[in-house]
Amino acid sequence: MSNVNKRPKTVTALDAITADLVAVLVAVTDGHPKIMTIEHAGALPSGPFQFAHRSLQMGLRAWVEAQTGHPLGYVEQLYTFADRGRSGDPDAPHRISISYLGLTREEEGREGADAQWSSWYDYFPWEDHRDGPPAILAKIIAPRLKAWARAAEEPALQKTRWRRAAITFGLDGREWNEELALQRYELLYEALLIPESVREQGGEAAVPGRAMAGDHRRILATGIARLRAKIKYRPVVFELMPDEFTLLQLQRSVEALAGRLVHKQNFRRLIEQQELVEETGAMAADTIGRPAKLFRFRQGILAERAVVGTKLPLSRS
Amino acid sequence: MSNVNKRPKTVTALDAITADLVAVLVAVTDGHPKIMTIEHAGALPSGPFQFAHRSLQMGLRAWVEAQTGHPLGYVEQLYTFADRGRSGDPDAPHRISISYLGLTREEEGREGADAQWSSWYDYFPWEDHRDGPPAILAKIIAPRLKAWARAAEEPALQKTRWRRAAITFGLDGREWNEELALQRYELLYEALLIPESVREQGGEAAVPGRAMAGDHRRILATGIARLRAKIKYRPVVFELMPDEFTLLQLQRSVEALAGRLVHKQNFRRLIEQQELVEETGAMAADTIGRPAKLFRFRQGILAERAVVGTKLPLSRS
DNA sequence: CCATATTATGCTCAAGGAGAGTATAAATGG
DNA sequence: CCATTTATACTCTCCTTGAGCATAATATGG
Repeated sequence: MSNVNKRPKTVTALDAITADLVAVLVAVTDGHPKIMTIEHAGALPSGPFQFAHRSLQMGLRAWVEAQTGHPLGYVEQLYTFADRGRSGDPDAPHRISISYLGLTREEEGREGADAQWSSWYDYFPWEDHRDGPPAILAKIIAPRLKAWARAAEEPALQKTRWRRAAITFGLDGREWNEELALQRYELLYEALLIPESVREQGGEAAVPGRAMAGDHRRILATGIARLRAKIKYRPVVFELMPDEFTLLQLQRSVEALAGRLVHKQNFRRLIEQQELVEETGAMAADTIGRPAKLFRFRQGILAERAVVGTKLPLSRS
Repeated sequence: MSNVNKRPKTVTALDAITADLVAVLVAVTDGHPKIMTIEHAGALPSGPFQFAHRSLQMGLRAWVEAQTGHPLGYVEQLYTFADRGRSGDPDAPHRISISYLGLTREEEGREGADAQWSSWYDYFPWEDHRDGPPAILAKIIAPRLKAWARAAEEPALQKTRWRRAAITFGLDGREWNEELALQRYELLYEALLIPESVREQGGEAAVPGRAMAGDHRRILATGIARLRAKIKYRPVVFELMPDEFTLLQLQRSVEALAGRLVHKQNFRRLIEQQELVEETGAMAADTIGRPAKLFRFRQGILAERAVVGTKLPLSRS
C-alpha cells in the first residue's frame, strides 16, 4: 500500500490520456422534453476538455454558452466514463469522458448548423408513459426480454433475468418507476436489444428508439434518470420555465420530464404550500377555458431551497 | 457548433493529462465510522489510473483489493475533480481525479505499513451530533462564521452569508441536516476557516479538525454526504456489517454514519417491516442486559431492493 | 341564450407513514 | 431482591399523500 500514493512525476507518451466533456443539455418546450444534439441528432454535444477555467463546472458553462449561445441555468456533473473499448480501437489514446447535465430554455434561431433540439423520447420511446404504458412495451420489449431470460442456461439465471426485467420495466403487474431509465437502458444493452450493443457484440433484432454515437445514449439515460430523481426534491424545473408561467404549464413540464401524469390539484397544493412561486398579478391570455393566473418563481426562496429541499408530487402508484 | 464534436486525432505533449483514482473507503467498527487513510492519516488512498479493466468500477475494485486485501462490497463513483490549481504548480501536467466511495469491513492486520483506519470525525468534528450538537459548533464555528458574515462589505451580502451559515450548520434554531456535510466544508473553506484554504489563499485562524493533503478532505466530505443520503433509501449499511448482527448493532452503524441518533423502536419497526433481515436463530452472547436475537441480511431481497428502495428512519427534527 | 367543453381552483376524506411515548420482558451484578 | 441495561411489543397522534367532489370562469357552437 505504501506505493499507492506515489504520484507519477513525469508524463510519458504511454500514459497519454485525453479528456472530453459531454453535455446533456435539457430544455422543455410546451410539453416536450428536448436535448441538444449534433451530427444530425446522432450525438450529444462534446468537445475536448480545456483547463482554462477554475473548475469543470465553470468550464462547461463557458463552453456551452460559447458554442450554443444558451445561458446555462443549472449544471450538475453526471458521471465519468472511461471504459476500455469505448472507441473500439485498443491502441487509441485512452479517453475519459466527463459528462454533465445542464438545464436551459430552448430559444429560437440559436442553434448552429449542426446543432438542434431533439425530443428525448425519440431515443427512449419506452420512457414516455404520459398516455399510459406505450404499446411498444407489451408488444416488443416484454416478449424480447422474456426470450432473453429464457435463453439463459440455468433455470435460476432465467428467473433472475426475468425478475430484473419485470422490476425495471414494470412488467407482471409491477409498478412503473420512471427513475430507472438508466437501468432499463443497461438491461436492453445487456440483452443485445439495442443497436449500440449489437454493434459491439453482434446480435439480432433491436428495439425501437434512435441510437447515438459511442455511448452517448447511455449518458443521456444517465441524465434522464438523474433529472427525474432530482425534480422530486429540488426546484430545478424552474430553470426550464419562462419567466412567467401558469401552474398547468409548470405541471406539464414536470410531466414531460417524468414521463407520467400528475394529479392536478395535489400538484398545485404542493407547489403553493412550499411558496416556490408568487403571482405576477397578470392572467394568461390566448387560452381555452378559464384563464389562469400567471406565476413567477420566487427568487428569494432559491438560496434556501437550493440547499434544503423541495417536493414535487410524483406518485409511485 | 460544428467543430464541437471533432475529436482530437493525436495526443500531443501539450494535451498531456494524467488521471488518478481517489478512494473513500468506509468501514464501521463498533460505532465508529472509519476511513482508510495513508501518509499517517493525512491523505486518502490514491493512485494512477489504469486502463487495464473493463470499467472504472472494476478497476477500482481490483485496485483496492490488491492494495488492501479488503474485498469491496459496494462501490459508487463520487465526483471527478479537475480544478485548475489543485497542485499549486501551474506548469504541472493537468490531473483529473476520479473519486469513488467504497464500503467494506475493517479487518485486523490487513493494513499495510502506510495504511490505517481513521475515524472520519477526526476530520470533521462538527459532524458528530450523536451526543447532541458538539461544543465546537457554538463555541468556535458559529462565532467565526458570524465574523465572516460581518466582514462582508454590503449589508445584503452580510445577510446572505449568515443565512447560508445558519442553514448549513443548523444555527439560529434551525434544524441540523446531516446530509449537508459537503456544503458545510465548502462554506468553511470559503470563509478561510480551515487549513486547506488558508494554505492556498492565506488567512487567519482555523477551525478544529484534521486537514488532509490536496483536496482530499473535500472528497471525503463528498463521500460522507453521499453516504448519509444513500443509507436512507438504499440498504447499503449491510455492506458494513458482519454476517450476523443484532438490531442494535445495525442501528449503531446507521447512527455512526449519520452522526445522529435514531428512535430505537421505530428503527426496528422499519427494518422488520421491510423484510431486510431474517433471524439466524441464535442469540447474541457476552452482552449486558437482555440478550438480543441475531439477524442476518436477507440475500434474496438484495436484487430487488438494490433497484427499488429501502427506507431507514432518520428524522429531520 | 343555452348547452357543452375546457381549464382553474377550493375543499374534503380516508389510508398510511412517521415521530414519540408507555409498558413489559429478560438478562447481569450487587 | 433490586437496580441497571437491553430487547421487544403496542399505542397514539399528527402529517402527508393519493384521490375524488364541487364549483368557477372562460370560449364555442347551435
